Amino acid sequence: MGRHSCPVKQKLRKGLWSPEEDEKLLQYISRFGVGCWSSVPKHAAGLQRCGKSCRLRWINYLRPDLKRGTFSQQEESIILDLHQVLGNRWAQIASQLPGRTDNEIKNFWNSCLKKKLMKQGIDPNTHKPVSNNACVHGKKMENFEKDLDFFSVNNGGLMLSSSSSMENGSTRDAFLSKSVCDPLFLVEYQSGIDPIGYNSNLLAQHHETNYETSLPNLACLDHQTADFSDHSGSKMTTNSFMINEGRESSSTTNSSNMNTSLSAGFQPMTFEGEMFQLSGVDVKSEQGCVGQWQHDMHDVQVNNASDFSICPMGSLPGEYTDHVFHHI
DNA sequence: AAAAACTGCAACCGCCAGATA
DNA sequence: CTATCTGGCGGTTGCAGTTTT
Repeated sequence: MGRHSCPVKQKLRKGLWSPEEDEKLLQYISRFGVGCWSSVPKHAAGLQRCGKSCRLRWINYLRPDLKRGTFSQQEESIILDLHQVLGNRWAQIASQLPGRTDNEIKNFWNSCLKKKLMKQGIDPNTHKPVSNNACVHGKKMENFEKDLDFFSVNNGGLMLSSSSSMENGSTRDAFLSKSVCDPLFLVEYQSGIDPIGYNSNLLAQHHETNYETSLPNLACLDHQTADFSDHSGSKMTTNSFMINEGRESSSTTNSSNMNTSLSAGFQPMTFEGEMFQLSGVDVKSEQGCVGQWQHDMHDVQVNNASDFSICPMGSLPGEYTDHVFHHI
């Protein structure tokens, strides 16, 4: 029995919630707000449910911002992409899909997407063709990091890009395998969580309007180190960065979740299109705007930039300074 | 028409980590 | 430092509705 099981002192109901119970919980929440679930049974008159059950009911059903209904094609592909990187981290996946709960996504995955992939001969755990799985496991973490040439941010989802050292697919395999198996994988995807349980990052916001122009979730690369290479595959050892998570500054909108700046000490460099597929993003240094990513743009040259930020297009220089890339 | 099998989904269980006493 | 509480998470279960036999 887990420590967190519902207490049995009081006779508490289990099973499906009745409309009356929903009403009582809603009344409680409208009066006391969300939080301190353990006190709900005390304060919500006549509601004989444990706090944990109340929390779940609120998050999965009563919350006003839930979308419900069938998943769109777009949502489906987001889930597939994210699952490829994150594995069964449903809460983190849900944080990228506004209005969807982890439970909902988990159910959708287990009842639908998993079968779909298997039908296509793809292993739902590795996202690889079923016959190709054997070599993946057992590759050491150090090797991944060594071999990991760069990340690609594509449609808001983290992807590995192909490069010379990935030609045989081993690094990618290892990466994907690791992401599924290791709960402390080097990429932390989530950038922030709002008080009602999921974040309000840019992907979420732009998703509703124009997915193609959403900013990459660079915040997800926080506290991690990665080696980058140029497009030809030769290693650019001077271009390794520590990418730190930023915090939303009070003067900016939610989009500051995505602010990123790179700090001193690296050579002028080119970000290849396959590395970051960004759009609607300005690249600013202290000198002002030094570049701009547009949809399908392949190269952005950043010259003499000792410090620059990746910001929403049209924002002011220096407005976004939250995320700092440290050259190692 | 009835029983069996299947499916989707809401809810529960047990573990973990962080906060607090 | 330890014990306890609490929120959060992923895995699993069980029920109700639907489809198939």
